[in-house]
Amino acid sequence: MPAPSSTPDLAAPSADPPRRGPGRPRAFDMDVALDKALLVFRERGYNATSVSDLAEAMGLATGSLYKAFTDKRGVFLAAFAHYERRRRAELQGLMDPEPTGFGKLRALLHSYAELSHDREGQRGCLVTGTANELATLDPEMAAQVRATVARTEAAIRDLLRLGQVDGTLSAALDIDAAARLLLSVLQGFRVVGKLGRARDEMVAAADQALRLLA
Amino acid sequence: MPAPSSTPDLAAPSADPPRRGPGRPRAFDMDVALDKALLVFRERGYNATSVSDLAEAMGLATGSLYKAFTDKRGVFLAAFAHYERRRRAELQGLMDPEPTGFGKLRALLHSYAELSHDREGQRGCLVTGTANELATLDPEMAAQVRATVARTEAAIRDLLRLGQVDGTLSAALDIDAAARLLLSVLQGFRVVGKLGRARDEMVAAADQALRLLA
DNA sequence: TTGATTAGGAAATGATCGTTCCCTAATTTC
DNA sequence: GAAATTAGGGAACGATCATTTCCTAATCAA
Repeated sequence: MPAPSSTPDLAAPSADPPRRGPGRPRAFDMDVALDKALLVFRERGYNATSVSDLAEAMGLATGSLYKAFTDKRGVFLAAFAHYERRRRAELQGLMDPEPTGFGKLRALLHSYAELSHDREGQRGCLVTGTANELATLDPEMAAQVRATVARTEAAIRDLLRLGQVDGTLSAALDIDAAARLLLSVLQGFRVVGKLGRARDEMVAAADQALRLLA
Repeated sequence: MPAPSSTPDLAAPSADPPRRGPGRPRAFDMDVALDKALLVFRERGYNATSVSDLAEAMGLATGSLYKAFTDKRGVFLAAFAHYERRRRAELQGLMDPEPTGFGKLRALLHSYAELSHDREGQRGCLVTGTANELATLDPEMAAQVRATVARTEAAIRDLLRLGQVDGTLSAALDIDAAARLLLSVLQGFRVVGKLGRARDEMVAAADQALRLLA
């Protein structure tokens, strides 16, 4: 059981300029290290990942790891923030070029379908996995997941509204209910993808959803 | 419907008559014990559940637990089979009285919505949770989950076909894709329910899905 | 009644876990 | 330069984990 330590402030690796204070400079690239940690956490989940697993994957000694992240939990929280940042940017990049609500929704569903098949699908989603594994065990991590999921749900609502205004999505949709339903579809894709589906299967499911909503 | 599933050997507690062999008879009720184990595994997942957690919840000493189940893994596999048996019977009871494909589908979606809110939702689903936690780590457990999910998916296909025949579901549905989509919705409900949604929210999402499919 | 057999349970075991210690290395500040 | 400060890393520590051992209790077959 994880001790309820407060969130470390280490979650701004790539944002601000590389101002350097006193002391020996960090020898590893934080973004690269978090990418490695991310993979381990996605594949094994939080509890099945040992600090040795992390240290090995990140190329750090355990001592250095604790110096940089205070905790196993600290590594996880940093990796989670890193994952959400990356994923949000990726989705934004896919949806922004689409002018219509339907187009944005298609980009969203297809992106999840693409992440939910074969090897990448089996690697899983850190948000989905954490919701399942830690929602009832770690209130602070649960709050993180809830916030992330709430943002996604709100984005889907915006997108549905846009689609109704531009006429590319059915006017009969109950926005709130449909957004929650679509959120469930996305999370469900990630769960089903964990079991190893083919690309065609997932894309066809996404396309079926799109046909129902147009 | 696939009639006799090939359940593992440890999983026949309540099926056959209580034939008693030699030796001291078991002092605890297997079904009750597995119900308790189930709750712990659903709330904590496999890895975060210790054998002490199980022993305490089931009212057994660790030695007795190992005598009866050989392993922590053995307890889990038995609990998993127990869960699937219970859940399948429950769903059958809800769907059988419904004459139409739409009615059966409504019963299915509503049942998942009812399991995915508030406290019960936070307890989570053993199938969903295991898919997330163990699909990439334990091939045998992964096979169990895959088999369970495949049965559910096949049942959904049957139900969609029935609905198309009796005219209560849209004839435009691609059965395979729609079944996979609905499977994802069910799994997604369980994930979203882990984060603690209200009953109304989940039922409204289910009803929105039903409206799209009619 | 006796022997075989199985269940119940407390205590011990060895491994692994997360974490800390402590020393060395590299940098900024003065 | 020296002092202060931070990073890197290997070894050690206590706790907890899954599992085994060993003894007692209860049943069946004879």
